[in-house]
Parts: sequence; C-alpha cells; structure tokens
Amino acid sequence: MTYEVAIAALADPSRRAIVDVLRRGPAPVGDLAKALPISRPAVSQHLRVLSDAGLLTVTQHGTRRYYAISPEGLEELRSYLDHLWDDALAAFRDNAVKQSEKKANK
Amino acid sequence: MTYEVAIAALADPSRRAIVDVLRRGPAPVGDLAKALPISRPAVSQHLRVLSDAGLLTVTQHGTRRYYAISPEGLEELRSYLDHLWDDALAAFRDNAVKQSEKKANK
DNA sequence: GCTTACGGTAAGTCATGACTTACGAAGTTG
DNA sequence: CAACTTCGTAAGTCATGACTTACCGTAAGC
Repeated sequence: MTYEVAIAALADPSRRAIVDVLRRGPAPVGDLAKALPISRPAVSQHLRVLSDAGLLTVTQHGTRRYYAISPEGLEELRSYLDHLWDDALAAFRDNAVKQSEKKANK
Repeated sequence: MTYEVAIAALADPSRRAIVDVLRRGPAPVGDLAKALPISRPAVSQHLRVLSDAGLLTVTQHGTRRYYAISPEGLEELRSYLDHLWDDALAAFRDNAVKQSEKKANK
C-alpha cells in the first residue's frame, strides 16, 4: 500500500536529487540545500514528503537533523516492480504463444 | 536515462490502473476505458505517456490498437531501484559502524 | 459508397504541488 | 541571557498536467 506514496515521492526530480546526495550517507538539511539549486524550505518540504513515504529516517543531533535513506522503504517499491515485471513477462510469453498458434491455424 | 520518464509515468494512479489491467495481456483502448472510471480520450493520453516512457508497445489489428506492457521498459526502472537500494544499504552499514565507533570513543 | 466502430488530437477548465519569502520554535555558544 | 545557527511551517504565486467535450481521420461491414 505504501509503494504508491513512494513512487509518487521519487517521481519528482528534486526529491531524486536529494536521495542521490543521501546515497553517500546521512546529511543535515542545510547541506542538502547547499548541494541543490532550491531553497532550504523547499528541501524541508521535500524531506517531509520522502519521510512520509517511508523512504527516509531522521536522527536529531543538536539543532541539526540528519536525514538518511531507509532501505526498508525502498523494499516495497522493489517488490511492486518485481511482481509487475513477472506478470509482464508472463503476459508477453502467453501472447507470443497465441500469436504463433494463430499463424499456425492460417 | 529513461527511468526518470518511466517513474514519472507510473506515479499517476490512472496509469498504474491501466498497467494493472494490461498485466493479464494486451487490450485495445476501448476495453481499457470501459474498465476504468475515466473517458476514452483520457486513456489515450495516458497510453501516450506510457508508450513514450517505453513501458508499452502497440500492435494494430484492424481499427483496434492493442497495447501491451514492454518488459524492457521496466528493466531500467528495476535497475535504478536496485542500485539505489545497494547504495542505501552500504550507507546504512557504513553509518552504523561510525555510530558504534563514536560510542566506543566516549 | 455510407454508415458505424475505434481511437488519436485540439482546446479549455480546474486542481495539485513545487517553489518563494516571512516568521517562529528550539538548541548551542559566547 | 542574548545573539546565532538550524530547521520546520504558513501563506501566496505560478506552472504543470489530468480531466472533459468536440472534432477528424481510418478501417470494417452492410
């Protein structure tokens, strides 16, 4: 159920950019804002969306809040795509069979 | 490079609904519109987006156009998520090590 | 050939959401 | 405790895109 929120979150380029920075490890909001062409409040709003989607975790250190990628949040999305891929392949093969049968009957 | 378009395409609920119908196999536009709570032109527009993203293929049969999921288009998205997941896990472990070291130094 | 099914495109409306600046809360430092 | 850093939130603007209806091309059937 959460994969829908996750995929919507990752659909935004700015949020993918944030996630890409966080690939190296946790970072505070200010650092993320410096690395991106948008304002700090914009980053905060994106972090909210990503956190709500279960893709990030936060740990407070003094006044700084370190955001990090949550591997668990990604798992749901991966699973959705895997199942979709399986079904797509099955339908693809099934249709290929039907096509060849049609040809054989001609 | 195409995964960005693909994830944006799959972020829309109506488009995911279309893809879900196509899991069983190819279908013409009219059938998709009947199965969904939106108009036929809306479906056409979504099919355009999904096709441009490389997620669908079309085969014309008379006046009907059968749309089907393209397994290749999904592969890029899966690969992106797999790499992201790898990096996230690595960063997660790396950070766990630093945390324990910090604790040890106290 | 004329009508009927099928589907893509144009144009217009309306909601959503990605930004901005301004402000306030909470913690750290001198 | 006063100044400063860090960050979240409120409010407002503006662009994008998800719909609708209307229209036009194209293939099939009588």
